[in-house]
Amino acid sequence: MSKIKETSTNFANKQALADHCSEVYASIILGGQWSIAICSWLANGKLRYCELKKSLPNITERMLSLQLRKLEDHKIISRSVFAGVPPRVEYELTAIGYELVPIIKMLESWGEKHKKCMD
Amino acid sequence: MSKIKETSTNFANKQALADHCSEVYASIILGGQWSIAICSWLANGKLRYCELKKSLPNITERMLSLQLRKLEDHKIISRSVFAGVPPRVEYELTAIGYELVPIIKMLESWGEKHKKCMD
DNA sequence: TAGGATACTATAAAAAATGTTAGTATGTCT
DNA sequence: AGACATACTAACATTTTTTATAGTATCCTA
Repeated sequence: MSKIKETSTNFANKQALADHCSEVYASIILGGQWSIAICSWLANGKLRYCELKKSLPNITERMLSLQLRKLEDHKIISRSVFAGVPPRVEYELTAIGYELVPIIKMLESWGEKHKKCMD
Repeated sequence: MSKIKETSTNFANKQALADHCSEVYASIILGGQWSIAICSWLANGKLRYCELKKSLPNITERMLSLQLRKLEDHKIISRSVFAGVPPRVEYELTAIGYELVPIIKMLESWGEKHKKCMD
C-alpha cells in the first residue's frame, strides 16, 4: 500500500527523528499538502467526500483519497459508509483528531501574525 | 535561489491554500524534514552550526544549511557571524520564532498521546 | 608540513510527493 | 436509452524534497 522505500536513508531519518521527538512524529502525520486543510474543515463537524472536494477546489480526487486514507490510517478521522445509490461516505474527526483543533487554531493565529512580520 | 517552478500546479495550490488558511501557511513554513527539530533545539537558546549538527546526527550539511537558510528567510531564526578562525556562527530563534515554542510543545504532547492510541 | 576545526557550497542522483487522465459500479432522472 | 451523481482506483508523468559526495578558505597545532 505505501510506496515508501523502507531501506532508504530518508525513511531511517524520519523514524529516528520521530522516535526521539514526538513533535516531529506529529508533524510527519500532519504533513502533506492537504492534511491540515482537511482537518480544519472537519473541525466543524462531519463532511461527505464530495463536500470536502467542494471545499478544496483544486484538489484532485486522487490526492483527496490519499490524504483521507492516510488520516484514517492514523486514526485522526473516521469513515462511515451509508449504502445506497448514490453511495454516501462521511468523514469525521476522531477523539484524538479533535484534540488537534486547538493546535490548528494556534497555528492559524501564529500564521496571521507571521504574515505581518514578513511585510 | 529557489528551485521551485512557479508555473506548476503544485505551486499554485500551495499559494491558494496558504492565502485562505493561515494554518496551512504556517505548516508550509514549518514543513521540511528537519525544521521543527531545529526549532526544538533552539527553543533552549542559541546554538552554533556545529552544535546543531551534533544534535541532529544524521543530517547532511547540505540539508542543515538549506533548512537554516529557509528558517532565516522566514525570519524564524537569526544568524550572527563572529569573525575569526575558525569562524563562529550562532543561530537563535527570533521573537516570532519563540512564539512557536508553545505550539511545538502542544504538538509534542499530542504526539505522545497519539502514539498510545496507535498501539 | 600535514592535518584538523569551522561553516559552508556545488553537482548530481535517488526518493517522495503531487498532478493528469482515464476508468469503475449502480441506480435515479429525463 | 443516455446523461448524471457519488466515491472512489489505476497507470503514468511531473515536480519537489532529500541524500551522497566532494570541495572551498583560513588559521592553529602537532
